[in-house]
Amino acid sequence: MAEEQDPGPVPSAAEIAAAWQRERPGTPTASIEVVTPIWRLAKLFADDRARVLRGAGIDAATLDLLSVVRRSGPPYALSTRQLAHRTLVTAGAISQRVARAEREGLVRRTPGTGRRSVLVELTEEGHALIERSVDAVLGREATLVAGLSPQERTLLIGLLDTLLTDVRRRVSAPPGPTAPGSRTGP
Amino acid sequence: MAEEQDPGPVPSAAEIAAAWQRERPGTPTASIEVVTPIWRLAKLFADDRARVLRGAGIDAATLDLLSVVRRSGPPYALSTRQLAHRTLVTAGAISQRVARAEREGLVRRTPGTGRRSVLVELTEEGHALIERSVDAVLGREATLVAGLSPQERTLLIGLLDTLLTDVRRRVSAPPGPTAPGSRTGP
DNA sequence: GCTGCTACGTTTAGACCTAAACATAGTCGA
DNA sequence: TCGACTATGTTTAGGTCTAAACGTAGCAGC
Repeated sequence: MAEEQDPGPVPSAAEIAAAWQRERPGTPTASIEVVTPIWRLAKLFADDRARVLRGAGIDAATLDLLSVVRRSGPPYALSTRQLAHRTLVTAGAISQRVARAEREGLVRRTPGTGRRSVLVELTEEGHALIERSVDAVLGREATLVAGLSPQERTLLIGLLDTLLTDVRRRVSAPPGPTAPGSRTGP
Repeated sequence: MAEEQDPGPVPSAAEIAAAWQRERPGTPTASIEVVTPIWRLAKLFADDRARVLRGAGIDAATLDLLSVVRRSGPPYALSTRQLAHRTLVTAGAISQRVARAEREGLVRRTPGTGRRSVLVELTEEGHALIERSVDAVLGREATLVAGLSPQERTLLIGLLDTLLTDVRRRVSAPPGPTAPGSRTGP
């Protein structure tokens, strides 16, 4: 072996807050222990999902697209606008996602009835692919969160819901999509 | 006005799970109500932070970089390897982030003492910028999570920590960085 | 019938990231 | 000392996203 290898564990949220207090007493670190674990969990879930999907021949963006259409029920068709709204990305991103999925034969664009809107609808192949993928992804995620007891689970869901409602209300700016990537926080 | 405007609220995690059960009875939806709010909160926090930082003339990636170095304490210098480890991104991303920050005069690359490693250290200007930005970002985030009572806050932090530890243990694959973007889930 | 107005979808430019290929430099054993 | 190996950091290719500019298409008032 060469030399200094293991950089040790990634500092916990509590350690990050403590470091700021040590370096800059008075820094408002109250939010760190809430926000940081949420980011890290989101990243762990996203990374793990990407790994699971890689084997299934589909990526997370396409899974999102097909999922939303599939669970909207028959006739398995939504407008671009609805897709953008429900997947929390911009209309431009949807346009590109649909183009990719269309190129792979997973969806079909049809003119919306009487409107100028465009309906995105599942092809036979797209329907089959999402049917195959959903159970794999959700089953895997179920095992990831299986460590929580039923009580803990219920409690956590309630608290997350409270926080989500609250943050949504306080974020004045349009809830549209903005920042990419994952962050580790200050 | 033209026509159909408001596409309604984004479906809640509970509604998404219910939709799957309606469309595909037996789908393992147990994880949705835990994972989805975590992703949405992460996205809300990231978007809001991006907006706050836009006014401060710095982006989230650079804030991450400067923050990690700043809170490591004197002499405010870390190796590329440590930076990659602590910010949860690849070494290539760090290389690019450092290059950008260096171009803006916020950091300086110096050869590590006796090692072949490269130390990234804050310049006067970088130090001043992070000093100005941290309070703004953390202060803003403190108000976002201020809706939780002290009891709720403590409870939530504990549950998130439990879940994080648990998920980390179950994710067998290397915890390295992989998936970009934010997802809304199946 | 025109003329603005608004909503919607697509296209383009630019930003950032991952993965993988490279380039280097210490380390260790024969 | 030589050579394989390992750790580090940088570069490059490719991908996805946002933001903003465009292009249309219905609608409303005159």
